[in-house]
Amino acid sequence: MSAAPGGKGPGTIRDVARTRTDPGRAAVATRPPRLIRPADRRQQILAAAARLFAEHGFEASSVREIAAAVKILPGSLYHHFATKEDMLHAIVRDAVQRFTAQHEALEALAGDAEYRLVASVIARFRDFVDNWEVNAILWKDSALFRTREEFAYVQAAKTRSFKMQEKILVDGVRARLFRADLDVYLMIGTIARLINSAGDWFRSNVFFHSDRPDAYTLDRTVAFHVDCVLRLVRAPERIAEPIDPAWLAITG
Amino acid sequence: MSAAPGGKGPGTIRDVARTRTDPGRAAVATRPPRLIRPADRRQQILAAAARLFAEHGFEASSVREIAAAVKILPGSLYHHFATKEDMLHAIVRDAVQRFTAQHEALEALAGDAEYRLVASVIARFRDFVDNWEVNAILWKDSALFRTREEFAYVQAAKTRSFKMQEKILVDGVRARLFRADLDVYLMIGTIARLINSAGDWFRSNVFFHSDRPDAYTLDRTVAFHVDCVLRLVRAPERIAEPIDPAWLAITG
DNA sequence: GTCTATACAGTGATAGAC
DNA sequence: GTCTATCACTGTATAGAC
Repeated sequence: MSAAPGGKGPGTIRDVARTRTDPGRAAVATRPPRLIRPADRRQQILAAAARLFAEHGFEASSVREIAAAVKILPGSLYHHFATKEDMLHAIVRDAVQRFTAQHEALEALAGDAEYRLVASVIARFRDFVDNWEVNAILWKDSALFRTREEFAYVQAAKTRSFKMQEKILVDGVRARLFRADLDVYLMIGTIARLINSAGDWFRSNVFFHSDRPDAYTLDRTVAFHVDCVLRLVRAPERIAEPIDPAWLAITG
Repeated sequence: MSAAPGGKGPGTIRDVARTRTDPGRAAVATRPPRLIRPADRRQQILAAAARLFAEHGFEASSVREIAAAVKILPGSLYHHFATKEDMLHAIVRDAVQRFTAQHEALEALAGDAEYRLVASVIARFRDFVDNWEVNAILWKDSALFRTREEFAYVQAAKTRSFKMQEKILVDGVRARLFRADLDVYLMIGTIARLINSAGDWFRSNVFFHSDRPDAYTLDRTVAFHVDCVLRLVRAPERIAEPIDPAWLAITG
């Protein structure tokens, strides 16, 4: 049986899944509150831009569309952002900060490799659903972030994520929780693609075909994918071991 | 042990993986051959368009770029195609025909559910790599094909693919080759996303991080993913069963 | 902070000469 | 079958009034 900590305190899956950043916190703290803060408008624009970028891609989205979405004229956008690309930077920087916070929470997590793997899968899936727009952008327009030097910090975050996953998988193999013949390199990518594409599917619940309108809840879908990942990595003799239900009950 | 047919004749994985369509065959057969057939120029344009659509998306690709790629002037493209969208239709119709041929070959395949599942995974992965451009388009611009009615035939092909996969998985569960608790609906999508995203990764061998420049051959990568899929679906007591190496030796 | 007005390059597509 | 020339429109971005 895979070992996990008590379930309370600062080292549980729950804490990782709840990891959030708090943008604009400093500004609010140092100034008296206003009825309409300027940051709101900016965030409103970013939200609209993120949605369009996620749905049509960055290149295919126009500033006219973004402006229309926030009921403003195109020219007025340039009071808030210098270029369209600056909007993309603002959007993905938020996400990169969130990823960093998640990584730190995961690395501080007590428990064995399997517990940490489950925690990372759940955190990743939930983040994808909670922040679908930016995750879809990073996922679908990944060529853009790979190619352009201005977005090197995105790749850096992905590398950190890779290293963390590598440590988890290697630890698991050493502890004989995971298969001895596990190809860690291929498996890290496979799990990442599995979770990302599943999160994307879950959000745009369309799938291949139109029939079968069943309601797959978030918890059920997360449990399914945790089960998938464990089947891929677990040592054969542990394949049928149940998963601690407490690990999955993190809907908050 | 999972049962498969002899290995020769018209019912092997090899035949499915080799499924191809032969566009322009009829035209060539009924006319005397020329030094430069008009179909060549058309195919040349389609190839360039497919590449650009795959790399930047349909919307973000311009007819000027396509024209430049085939060293022609933008206006001349409209002698071959009425609209940019017509080019996309020509590209995806080819792929849909190929999918249909693959489905028929798979449905005509002798052997049990596991053998057919392995065949479908291999065929799909290899098709994704062999015809990367159109598969990437269908994969990355999937929202376009889902939304627009003119592309309903693409969705129809995906539905046929879903039904076929459903039959394979249900057959496998009935035959007790696969897990009794298998969620067929979720698993079909999971396998499809796993293979598609893996094919995309394999082609643009970049991954998350820049280190580790190992050479993963096509055969090795296919074997890895076949193994993954079988781990996801197999009954627990069959999890460690070896895969017939002959099933994988289809590089032809 | 948003507006009006606009610059100017790029977009898909067309007409007719060669 | 390709070219030249051009259309109407949309693309990002800017300047200055309010």
